[in-house]
Amino acid sequence: MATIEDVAREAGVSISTVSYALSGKRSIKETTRDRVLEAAAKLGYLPNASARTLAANRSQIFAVTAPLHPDTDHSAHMTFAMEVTKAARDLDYDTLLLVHNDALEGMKRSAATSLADGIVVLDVDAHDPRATLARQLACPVVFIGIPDDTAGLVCVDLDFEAAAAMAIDRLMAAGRTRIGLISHPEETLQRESNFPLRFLHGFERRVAELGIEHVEITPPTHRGLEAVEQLLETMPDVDGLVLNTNMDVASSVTAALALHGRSVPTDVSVIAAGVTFSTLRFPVPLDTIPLDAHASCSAAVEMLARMVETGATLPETTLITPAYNDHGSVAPAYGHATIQAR
Amino acid sequence: MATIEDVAREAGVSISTVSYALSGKRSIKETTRDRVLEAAAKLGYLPNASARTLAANRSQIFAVTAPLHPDTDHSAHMTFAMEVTKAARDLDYDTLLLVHNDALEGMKRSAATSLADGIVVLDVDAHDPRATLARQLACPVVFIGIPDDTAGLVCVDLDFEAAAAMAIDRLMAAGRTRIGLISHPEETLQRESNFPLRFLHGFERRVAELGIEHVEITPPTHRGLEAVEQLLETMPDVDGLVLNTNMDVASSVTAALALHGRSVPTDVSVIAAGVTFSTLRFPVPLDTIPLDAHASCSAAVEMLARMVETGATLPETTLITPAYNDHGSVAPAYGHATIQAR
DNA sequence: GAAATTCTTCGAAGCGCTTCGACGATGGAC
DNA sequence: GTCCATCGTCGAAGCGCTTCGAAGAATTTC
Repeated sequence: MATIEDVAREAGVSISTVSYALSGKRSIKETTRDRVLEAAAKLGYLPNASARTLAANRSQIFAVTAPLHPDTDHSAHMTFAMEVTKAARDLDYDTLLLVHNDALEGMKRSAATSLADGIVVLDVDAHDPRATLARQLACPVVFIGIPDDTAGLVCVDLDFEAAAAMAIDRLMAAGRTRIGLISHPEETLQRESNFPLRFLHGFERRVAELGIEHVEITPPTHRGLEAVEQLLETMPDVDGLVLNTNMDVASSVTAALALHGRSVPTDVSVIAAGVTFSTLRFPVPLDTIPLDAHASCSAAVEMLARMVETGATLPETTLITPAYNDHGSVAPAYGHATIQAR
Repeated sequence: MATIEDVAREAGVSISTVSYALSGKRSIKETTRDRVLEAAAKLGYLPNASARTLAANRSQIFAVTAPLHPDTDHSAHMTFAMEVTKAARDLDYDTLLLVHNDALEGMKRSAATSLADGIVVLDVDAHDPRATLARQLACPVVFIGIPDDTAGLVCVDLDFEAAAAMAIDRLMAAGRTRIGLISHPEETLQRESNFPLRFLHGFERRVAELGIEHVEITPPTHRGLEAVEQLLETMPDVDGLVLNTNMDVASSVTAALALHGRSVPTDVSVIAAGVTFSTLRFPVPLDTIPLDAHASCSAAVEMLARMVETGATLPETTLITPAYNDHGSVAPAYGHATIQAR
């Protein structure tokens, strides 16, 4: 491992000149800089991480706490962890993985030892103990997800309320006026993250604003068939359906509707909103308003970097504007002229 | 952040005494040590990571390269990453996550900057470029998985050949003498990791040793039904079946057999071997010889720590002895007295 | 009781880097 | 030609820790 001293000797300059030439923090004559760069390249020099950290008081490392509950969706989880890591690399940070049973300890440790410059919190619960800890830590923390009490925290998440409204507006635009919502089971609603509730509120507010006929189903289980049957019982003439469910439910909804003589998108138009999975491999792909890991993670990491580098104090909550992916599961109602030009 | 100097002052001793009292690398009078420990606890002292790293030339960090191919099983992947992290924490190491497009660069960087003390390589391909790189790096590297050329590397994996033999022996012990193997599709066999091939070899060797009637199916697709049909065509009277497949195939095999009038375990006894998934939620749970992430990762991390700490040179390949999980999918053949006492 | 050991503790030298202050050189202003 | 700014570079002081060598105290040995 070449050191900065080797580079200085090779280039015939002092150590500090090498440092400034490489960091650009002071102006160095161009010919000198070139000589330094050349020497560094020749020796394959990379600055020692700990020495740099010690001197600059910055580790270029973010810690990521990714708890793994028994019912965690590993796939979604991995996606978020990876997206955080990628986004961090883009800003020249590495990511340290903190596992569940070590989450609190890990956060304290990485902050107290200056191991990490900042912390990203994934899979946030309504009453997340990591929120309490974050308030005490001197180290910047960003939450991907929103706990009940956001006081003093910095949180990023999809704007679930806007996503719900967007789903309704799309169905409306297609002339769908009797709209159903299949949400998460009651138990999921209570426990954990509050995003299903935020989605629900958004849905209710929008239907109220527009005065739309609607019905909400919070099925007893994670099974699509039962949810659909419950829906059709309550509202037999439903013609628009919003899904804020897991993948199992969403993937079976089309078949369940078919069993009862309804086809997608003609009889019932369907949108899956606030979901992490892709519907492209479904028998009938569904339009989605995705919970986009990339968007959330990039935003969160960028904010964290800003906090670390500028000491900025950021707003408590940042909501990400939802996007719409059209896969053909929404069609104009019979006799309805679509608003959009084709 | 309290420093070691604060602790020294608080305890009324010198800095080096604090260091030795905390590390135990030299004997310190008990009363003095107690005073130091007390002072450290009172101040909530934790040694600064980079200072410690710089001085001791050891970061207590392992890098983990976890590539994410389009066809990667996220779930299995996350499990391995998490298990590595847990095992590392048990030995007082943290883990840095290196993502795919940054794998080679990341390995170089974490080695060259002394960011990491060692590297764990996950999801190893037959011709993995990371193997080539590992040979050039001064930094210890352990592979979880086995590339074609293991020269100069340290690799850990399940003993797939032994797993295949174990499956056959179990079926034999139950009086099953006409044994089928459903393996991975041909294309998977060629590409990627060589474990399906190792499994195949183990299978072939064992059936040859025992002179058993057998048939091997490498289905054209990842579909259970077709594989079973191909199997029954070749060997209509099959009474023992070994699966070295993905979860989709394994979960549908029982139903496919039923379609052709065979029941599990009576007509055909089935074992899923070298698999990462659980069969407990299958309609009929299957006996498994698991590819145990925990076992592989602990072994790998322990070896890596040993290499880092003692500079030991370890054997190229470490094979993990397979274990057997009985879930009732193997039953004695009609008229066959089981060997084991019950 | 002096010499030889052993036990405890301390001081200081780094580890490799960043960064501040300073110094000589260069050039423009007058 | 002198005075000031500016530019380009250097030296040195840390950052907080580990660890080596050594010094003094305590204990043992004969």
